[in-house]
Amino acid sequence: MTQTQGNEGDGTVGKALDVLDRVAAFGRPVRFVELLPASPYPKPTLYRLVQTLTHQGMLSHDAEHGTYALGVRLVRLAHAAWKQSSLAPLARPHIDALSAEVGETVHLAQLDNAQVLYVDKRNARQPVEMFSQAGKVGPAYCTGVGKAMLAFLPEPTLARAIRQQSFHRFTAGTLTTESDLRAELAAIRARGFAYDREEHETGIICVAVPILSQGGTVLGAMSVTGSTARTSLATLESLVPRIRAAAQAIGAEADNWRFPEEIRQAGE
Amino acid sequence: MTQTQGNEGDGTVGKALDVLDRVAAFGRPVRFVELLPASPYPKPTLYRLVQTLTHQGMLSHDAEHGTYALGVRLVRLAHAAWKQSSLAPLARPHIDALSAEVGETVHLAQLDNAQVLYVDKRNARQPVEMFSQAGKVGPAYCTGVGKAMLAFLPEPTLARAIRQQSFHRFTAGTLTTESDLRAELAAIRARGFAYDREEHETGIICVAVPILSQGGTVLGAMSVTGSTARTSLATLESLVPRIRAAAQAIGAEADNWRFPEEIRQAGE
DNA sequence: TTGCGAGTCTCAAATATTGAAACTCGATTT
DNA sequence: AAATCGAGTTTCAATATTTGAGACTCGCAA
Repeated sequence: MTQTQGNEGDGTVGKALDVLDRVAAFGRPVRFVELLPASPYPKPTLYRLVQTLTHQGMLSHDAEHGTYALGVRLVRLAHAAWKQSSLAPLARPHIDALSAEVGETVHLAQLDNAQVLYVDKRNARQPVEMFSQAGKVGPAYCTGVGKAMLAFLPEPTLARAIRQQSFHRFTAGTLTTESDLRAELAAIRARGFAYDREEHETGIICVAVPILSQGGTVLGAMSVTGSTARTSLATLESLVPRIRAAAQAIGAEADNWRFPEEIRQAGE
Repeated sequence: MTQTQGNEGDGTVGKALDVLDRVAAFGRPVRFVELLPASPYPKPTLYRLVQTLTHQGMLSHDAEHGTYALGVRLVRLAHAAWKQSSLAPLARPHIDALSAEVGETVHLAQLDNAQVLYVDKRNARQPVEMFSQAGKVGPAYCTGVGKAMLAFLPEPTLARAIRQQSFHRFTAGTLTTESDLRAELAAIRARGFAYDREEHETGIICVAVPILSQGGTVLGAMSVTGSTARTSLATLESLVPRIRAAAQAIGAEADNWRFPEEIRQAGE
């Protein structure tokens, strides 16, 4: 309910991407007329945007039902995005190892627009469901990974991020004010890792550590999650050194990673 | 090497998406100057496109290295795309069951721009690697799923699709001419399923069936793959009835699926 | 200091986008 | 059968945006 407003600026491209988001928000194939009232654009404008996007393969048009859905080109692009832009491919071996060792669910997340974006997940017991999990977004203020990342943001960025939180109360433990959150973030900063004490979902707890670059920039966060039925915060906390080691390894690798090309400067 | 040419028409949006593709093609964070010679746009134009895309979260800019990479917004969008536009979520239970039963790798693919786009994959033995596999594209004329889909395309669409094939010879068995391919497609149509006799990769064989809607439209294809070392075409062929059953179930579901909304017409 | 390359900005000309209104066309409704 | 309606599509002049040659600003190197 926080994503129904228009998008600011950026000409046609911005509008086109905005349309893409709106189609995505429906979560199902959508008719032109349904899209129309949901968007701030006049009929012909929306019509042409949709046409262009369809022509470009970003939307697909089902002529039989007259509906539009997100196109396969997105899936292709996202495959590339996941491989190159996210920490996931780099972090994967570490996450595998970690989840195998601790036998609990491990999440890898990044910050996207003040929200938590899960980019990878490893479930020690059953086979992974990657695509269906990666790409999911969640609130930053009431998840372990979210708070771990927020805590290490520089102040101006943090302020902006906090302004974008909606502070919905999910459980009794959810932090719902900026000052509560800021106090919690200070504690996390001091402690070096974050807890989730059933703040987002009752019965679900986790510990999360930030993944920082050499320079201290927040790259992402990693968490180990459990249910109160099977484990406790104290148990999870005992895993923190192990998680932190993985996070540090990932952070270090991320620093080197960027330029496999820089080596060939002298050569070719 | 077939994707370096410019994109036709569609104004700014087309160009912006084209830039996105080019960044994706690099497969790594890329500098502005590297992008410039790789694109047909003059410097300021490319500059603004990149700026816009960055501002929109489709690209991310690493200020430290001055590089651009595909942004996380793509991953988010793709999650939605995968869930809504592809057969994958709908087909998943069937694929799970199938792969568990036959104990071989199962692929689910759709046609994207005359290419095969793998949207899901199930590997019976080891844990799946979804995101890293889904989103991958491959040639249509020399894969089981590709041929299975081509065979059931209406003629005008097929003609267009064939024109877009590059007919590169991967192995001794690869079909490299339109007439060879058309003969094979006729056989597939008669038989109801396709073989891959090591046409794409030596040692890899598969059987594939199309997934058709009630109306006979090609929705996708499904294959069971094995290696010549461990299995034979005859063995795989014995699985065809089972695979076909799954494909038909998926096709039937896909027909119902589109309008969960149509029911509420009378109500609200 | 000078030179160079990457990245950024400027501005008039060229072009694309805009949206009110009008038009198809098929499916109801009268 | 005629009239109505709504979805989808097209038109066109006014308007806003995009364009790209060139010029500028850095920072770094000779």
